[in-house]
Parts: sequence; structure tokens; C-alpha cells
Amino acid sequence: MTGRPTITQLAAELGIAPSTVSRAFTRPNLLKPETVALVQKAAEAAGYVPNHHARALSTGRAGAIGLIVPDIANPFFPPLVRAAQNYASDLGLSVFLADTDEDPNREDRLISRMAPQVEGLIVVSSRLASSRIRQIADSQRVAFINRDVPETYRVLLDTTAAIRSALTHLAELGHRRIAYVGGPPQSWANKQRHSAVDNFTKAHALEVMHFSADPGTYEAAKALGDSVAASGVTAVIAFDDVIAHGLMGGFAAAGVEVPKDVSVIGCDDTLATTTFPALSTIAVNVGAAARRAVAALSENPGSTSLTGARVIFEGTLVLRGTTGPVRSASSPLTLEPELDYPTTGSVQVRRGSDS
Amino acid sequence: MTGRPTITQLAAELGIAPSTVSRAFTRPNLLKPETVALVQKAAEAAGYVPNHHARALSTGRAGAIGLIVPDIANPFFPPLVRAAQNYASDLGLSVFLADTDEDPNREDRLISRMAPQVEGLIVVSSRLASSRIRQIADSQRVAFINRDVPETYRVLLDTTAAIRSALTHLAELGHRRIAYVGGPPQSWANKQRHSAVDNFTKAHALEVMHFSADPGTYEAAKALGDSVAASGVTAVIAFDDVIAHGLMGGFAAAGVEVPKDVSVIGCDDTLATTTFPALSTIAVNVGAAARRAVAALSENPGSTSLTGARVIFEGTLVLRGTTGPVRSASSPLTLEPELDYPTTGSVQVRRGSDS
DNA sequence: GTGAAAGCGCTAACAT
DNA sequence: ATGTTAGCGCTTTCAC
Repeated sequence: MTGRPTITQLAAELGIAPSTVSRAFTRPNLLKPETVALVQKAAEAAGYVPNHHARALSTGRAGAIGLIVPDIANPFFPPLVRAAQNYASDLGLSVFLADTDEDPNREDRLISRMAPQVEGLIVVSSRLASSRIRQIADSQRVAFINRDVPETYRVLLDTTAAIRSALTHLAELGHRRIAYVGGPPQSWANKQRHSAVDNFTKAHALEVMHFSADPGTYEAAKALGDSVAASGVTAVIAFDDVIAHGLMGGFAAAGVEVPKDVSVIGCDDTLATTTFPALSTIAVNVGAAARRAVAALSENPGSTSLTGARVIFEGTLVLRGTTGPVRSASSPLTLEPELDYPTTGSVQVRRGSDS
Repeated sequence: MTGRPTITQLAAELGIAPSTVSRAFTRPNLLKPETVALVQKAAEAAGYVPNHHARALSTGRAGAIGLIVPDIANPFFPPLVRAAQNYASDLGLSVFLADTDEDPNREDRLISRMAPQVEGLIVVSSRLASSRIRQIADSQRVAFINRDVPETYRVLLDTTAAIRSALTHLAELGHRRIAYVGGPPQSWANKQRHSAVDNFTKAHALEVMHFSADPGTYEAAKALGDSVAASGVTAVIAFDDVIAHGLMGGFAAAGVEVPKDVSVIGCDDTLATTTFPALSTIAVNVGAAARRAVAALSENPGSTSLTGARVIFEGTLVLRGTTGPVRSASSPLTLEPELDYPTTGSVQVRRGSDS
């Protein structure tokens, strides 16, 4: 009949002041334990649920954060969303989810619309121009994931070292001609992985060929299989597991065997052991990144923007079944140990723990 | 300096009343066009953004809906989330996302917590008891997807007919012993698919064996491969594509070839053509379901609960590469045409359009 | 067509 | 330890 009860109604029922009822929920330690108990009992009985909007209006705290991703259907994002949501929930925050559909304009609009209504925003794999990002970061509380713009708060899933491990591994197996098959060109992760491959191969006199799956789908990558195989490379590192998987599909269709004819290494570990052979990949701790971003937003709740920071989580190489010795009989190369990269230590079977 | 401007500040600046500014946004037709233009210009210049919380408090409309799923990392859900979010966005609604982690208690808590703050809730694949669901539906605006409780508002992805098509197809290929490999036991979809298989096989003197992948993961299904193969069935229908895929992995490991030795049909079409051979499956229009649910919530914004309804979207069989003639030489069965099920018409290569 | 005033439900000084 | 009061930013009667 009367709908959901309000604090005022509860107070009236109990013959006490609304502020007392309010305090019973927000600052119970200011109250006599008996009073708190009394209020809680009555609230329970009446089915009282606090009104977030009223609270937000009064306190200026929204009790929610926004999470903006380019494409929730891409398997990289669901685990991230899940971790963010879980952790936010632990902190008493709700999460607004929005999908930009890879469209920078949509992303920009979404940010402007959401920002004022939330405690802060997490923007993953932003497709916006750096100048715009800096601008936004200046006036909004936003944490970026996988976008590296100076002075902003950003958490990065760094695969550079793991890619070096991967290439070392391939070189040790005798591979000399290697392909990098890129993904979304505007993506920071793609640029980072591209350069990591470039730098290492250059430094170690390995030959590298670049391809790009556009869009970064299974089908597009599969269609690329022929050209990659024809290019004469004996190993490939793909931007992500979806592309790696597509490539494997293309190779299979062309009669090219993995890992006998060509080795492949993916990235992000989104497919686990569901491919055949099981895909070797670079695992990346999306959960930790998501939690760090949420934590950043929940700290310093007053400020109008986050202070710049660059927090890094390193990926790790996980070897499964898609790498093997090079087919042709060139002798395995042992890389000089004095070169400036770690040759071991980051090769593990499972990804590391958090934080 | 002063942070984001408010309606009152804008009004003061322009020397007009706050109510006029408010109307310029919400009921422009009540105002002189020049006034509207004036206000809009000033708002733009000042970077005014309406405060959702204040609006919500004043109007009682939240401008947001909640979306509750059991596990966002399961590939069935992301496309649904995406469609819901897109459509909600079109209607000017934001969406809160929450993940229950398959835990009924968590689901229940989430519903109670979110419901008062939103226009309405979409609960997908609820794991709650029917009695509890009815109770909730009574006092909250909630649309259920893939949970069929009478008198509630529910949209169902019905695969019964498509499963009949699938079995017909298998029977025509000569299959007589068929397995159904189930998924989450509490899931409505699982129960529906289970009975669909049971009813049809019973009516047509096909032999059926039941298995269940618990949990419904690739790994669990893969581990089941041996037993399923050993059971002597020549075809299997899986609860979903993930399980079908796991089974294929198990079969491959056991040297059982698909479709030569055993045919397999999945459900939900979450894998497209990424398996080898490409998985035949039952495609289901999750986008349409999501949009219908969002639409339902946006209708009759006043009421305290949705009026019961049962809206159905039929799945369709899509044949790719995992079904073939039975290995042993039993003659193909042609089913009697007078039996009460459609033998053709729902076999298509792509899923149908919306509605 | 526009203004004045009250109020949505809650919290936060400031009393007491 | 609790009550009083004012006000968050917006919408909405009700006047004019």
C-alpha cells in the first residue's frame, strides 16, 4: 500500500528522529547499541531499503562506478568485468557497464554522460586520442586500463617481458623467421606487442614479418592463414588468442600442421586448453588490473580527478602444445646470456597471483 | 572552481527561474523556442550536465535498469548483455550489471539491493526457487529470461522445436542411439532441452542416454568424452556449445572422430565456426530476448510489478560440419510424416531476425 | 509562457 | 547519545 518505507516513516513509527535512524545505518558506533538493534529490527520488519539516489544527492557520493569497454563480446573483457564487479560489490559499489562498440565517439559520449553520476570511471582499451584522454583525465575521476597516457591513472598489462621469453623460447627451438599477427591498430596493447616483437627480433637478428587481422576476429585471422604460411615463417606470435586460434584454423585448412610446420603463441590466455593442440600463450592478470582500477577509484573519494600513476602487471608465458622445434634442420640458436633481457624466470605454467 | 553547474546556477546566470531551465530540458514544448535556445546555449557553454540522482529522487524514475546474470564469463551472456545495454542506451537508460557467480543467495541479495534503485530488473537464468521468484515478481519490476514461472514476465529462448528438428535430422542420418549431455541442473534451459530430447526420442522409438557435465565447462565435458563414446551412442546433443566442444575434445583424445564415428549438435551458437569441424548447433536469438526484456521494463513505468507474460523466441537448427550418417550400416529411418512435429522449416543456416 | 514554493529521502552540521 | 534544521539538485503543482 504505502510502498517502500522511508527513514522518516521508520523514525515516526519508532518515535525517534530520522537522523537517528540514518545513523543506525551509516554510523552505528555513534549510537547506543540498543538503539541500533531497535532500528535494525524495525527496518527489517518493514522491509526498509535505503534509497541510493537520496543518499547520493545528500552526500555527493554516487555509490557506483562506471565501466566502459570496447566490446563485451570479446573474450578478453568478461573476466575483467567480472573481477571489477565483484570487487566493487565488496566495497559497496554498484557498476554501470557500457559498451562502446569500438567507436571512439560513442566512447567519448558515454564518458561524458556517465562521469557525473558515478564515483569514477574505468575505461578499458580506450580508442580515444591521447590528447582527449589527458583532457578527460584532468576533470574526471577515471582509471584507464591498457592505455598508456602520461599523467593519467593507468594500469597496464605489460607483455613485453613475456614476449621476450616467448621469442627466446622460439629461438631456442631453432626458429629464425617469425611473424607477428596484430590486432586492432588503435589498441595500445597491439602497439606494445608489436614493438616488443620488433625490438627483440632486431636485437637478435631474427627475421620478423608483420601481418594484421582486421577486424581481430577468428574469421579474419583464419583468412590470413594462407598468407602467413606462404610467407615462410616457422613461428607466429599473435596479438591475442582469438587471432591465434583463427590462424590455427587457417593453417589446418591449408594442411599446415601446428606445431610441426609452424609454432604459434597467443596472448591473453582467454582460451585455456580448448584448442587443439592446446594453445601456448601469454597469460595476463586481468582480474588484478580490474581490482587495482576499482581500488583507485574508491580512494580519495573527494578529489575531482585521480593523480597520475602507472601501475603494471606483467604477463607470463605459458607453454602448452603449439610450440615445437623448427621443421627445417637449422641448428637451434642459444642466445647470448649477456644480452639485456631475462631469458628465464617468467616461463611458468600458471599465471601468478594478484597484485 | 565551482565544479559542475546546477540548474539553479544556470537560472541565476540567465536571470530566470530554475523551473524554466528545468523545463527547457524536460518539456521544451511548454516554453518559447527562444527561451529553450537561450538555455541550451548557456548550458552548453557552462558544461551543464543534469544530475541523475536529483532527478531520480524528484521523479521517482531511476533512469537505469539492473541486469543480473549467473556468470558473465560464460559465452552465452556477453551478447545478451551487449544487446540489453545497447537497447537500454537507446531508451536513455543506463544499466547496472551484476554477476551472481551461480549462487542463489547472492542472486537473491543482489535483487533486493538493486531493485529499489532501478526502473526494473532483468534476471537471466535465475537459480532461485520458483516460489521465491513468484514472490519477487509480485513486488518488483522484473523480467526473467530463460526461467519459466507462471504469472511472471518472462522471455524464453525455446529450443524444443529445434531439438525436434535436430533429432529428426539425426534419425534421417540413421542414428538410433543418442545421448543428451546436460548442463547446470538448476537451469530451466537444461530441463527444457532434456525433456525435449526425452519426449521426441520416446515418441519415435529412439534410444536415449543421459549424461551431465558438472560443472558445465569445457574441461568437465571433455572428461566425459570417454564414457559417452563408450556408451555406444552414435550421436549426441549437448546442452550448449561449450559442452559440445568439450565433448569433441574428449572424443579427439580418445580417437573417436566427429562426425564419422559420432555426430554432435550443440546449443546456443556461441562458438560460430571456430571449432573443427565447425559445430552444428541450435542458434538462439539472445539479442531479441534482451531487447524484449528491456522494452518490458520501460513500459508502464508507474506500476510496482510487471504483468505476467510469456514471450517466446524459437531457436533454429543450424547445420555445419559435426553431423553425418551413422557409422554402422543400419538403414536410415524416415520418420512418419503424420507425427505431430515439424520435420522441416526450421533448419536454416543463419538465425532469424528480431521481432 | 514563466515564476514561486514545496518536496522527493537522505545526511550533516549544530544543538542539547 | 539523540533531536532539529537545513539543504543536496531537480521536478512539479499552482499561481500569475
